[in-house]
Amino acid sequence: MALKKGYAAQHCSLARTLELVGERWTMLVVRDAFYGVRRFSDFQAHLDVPRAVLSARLGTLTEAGILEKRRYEQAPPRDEYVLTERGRQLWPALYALLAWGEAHASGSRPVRRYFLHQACGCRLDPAGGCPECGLGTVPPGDIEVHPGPGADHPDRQDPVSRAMLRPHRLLEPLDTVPTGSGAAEQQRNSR
Amino acid sequence: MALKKGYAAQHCSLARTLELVGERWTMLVVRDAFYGVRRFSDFQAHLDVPRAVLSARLGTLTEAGILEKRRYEQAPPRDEYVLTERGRQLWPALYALLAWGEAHASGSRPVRRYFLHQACGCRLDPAGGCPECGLGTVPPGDIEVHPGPGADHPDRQDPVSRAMLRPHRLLEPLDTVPTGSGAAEQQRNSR
DNA sequence: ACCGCTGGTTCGGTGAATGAACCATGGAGG
DNA sequence: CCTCCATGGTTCATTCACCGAACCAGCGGT
Repeated sequence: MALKKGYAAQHCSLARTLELVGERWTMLVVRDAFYGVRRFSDFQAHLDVPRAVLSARLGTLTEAGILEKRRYEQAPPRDEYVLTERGRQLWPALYALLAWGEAHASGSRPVRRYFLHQACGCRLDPAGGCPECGLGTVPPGDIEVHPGPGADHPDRQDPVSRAMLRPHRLLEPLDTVPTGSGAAEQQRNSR
Repeated sequence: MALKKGYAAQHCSLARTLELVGERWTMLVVRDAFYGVRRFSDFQAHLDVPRAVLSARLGTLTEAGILEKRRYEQAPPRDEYVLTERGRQLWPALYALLAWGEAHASGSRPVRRYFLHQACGCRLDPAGGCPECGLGTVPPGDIEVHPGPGADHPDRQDPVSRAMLRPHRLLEPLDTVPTGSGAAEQQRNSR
């Protein structure tokens, strides 16, 4: 958001937080990072955000220590952005916003995604805890995302959206190119 | 944020939430509402936000059912904005962002405010629960705000900031004009 | 030599945020 | 009656961030 003057004058933690993650698109980038999106083009395809803005947001988040830019391939230089520990600690805030939206801003639409505690398989409560295990906060690495009734939307047919239709663990890399059984590896190599 | 096109295309609860509360200044307005700020001029004095923007934000929040506009005085018509139940349910998200900022974006500054569970007097844990009572989430009405070491800042000497230096309960109206013991009522009448 | 993919940067146009000024209502004081 | 002040706004010119489209660079494949 870079509130040139307004926020800077505020000495509140919230204001400083919003200076980092309160800008347009930033939280959606972080959300996608939790869902396992890692590459520039995947963020771009899924969020449909102008590339310049995406570039700026990834830069800001990396500078703030929320994402880390890693070269995962040398031959053709390929980079990926992954959440740092600091970034992963944004999960409670992210989940709280998401849960509020589910309860108050969904307009009777069917639920799009379930969040399940991987250990016991039950749905997270609105506070992000596991009612079964008595955990107050389930860490994102122990959460599985499953598609709900409203998951498959006729718009959003890009590979990333389709990859998100399959159940997967938070933070684990999203497999963008899965055709049939076990074809992922072949595909990845053949590109 | 009114993401004209980008967010609208997203069918995610987070995107819809951010359309409401993700705009610049909006979360700070909500935070102040939790702290007990209710009047237009008090929001303006404390946040130092352009009046036009504040007007727009209060309008959006009222329309979204997060705040309610109430006439609290007829004679000279005076209005106040108070959180609705829907607005109060934003507390977990707000606290999570605040706690993250305290942990990761405070740059070794002394803590500005403590949040105490009113029933037992102990500080809230990072998840917004009470470690003593075993409560997963303490509702905002049961939370007391106390000034921390970094509370009194030489800037921000407006009446609202000074009022926030005194311990008070969340959601209860902030007493902006308290001079000495029990003088509040006299002051309010003499204006 | 040419094409395509990834990961960007650059650029002109548009819409939102900003700060300052102005306005309307309704006391209070003289 | 006239003026002053407080509250709660609105209007307006300027500035700034976002937008979409185009362009570019490194590398691989054919």
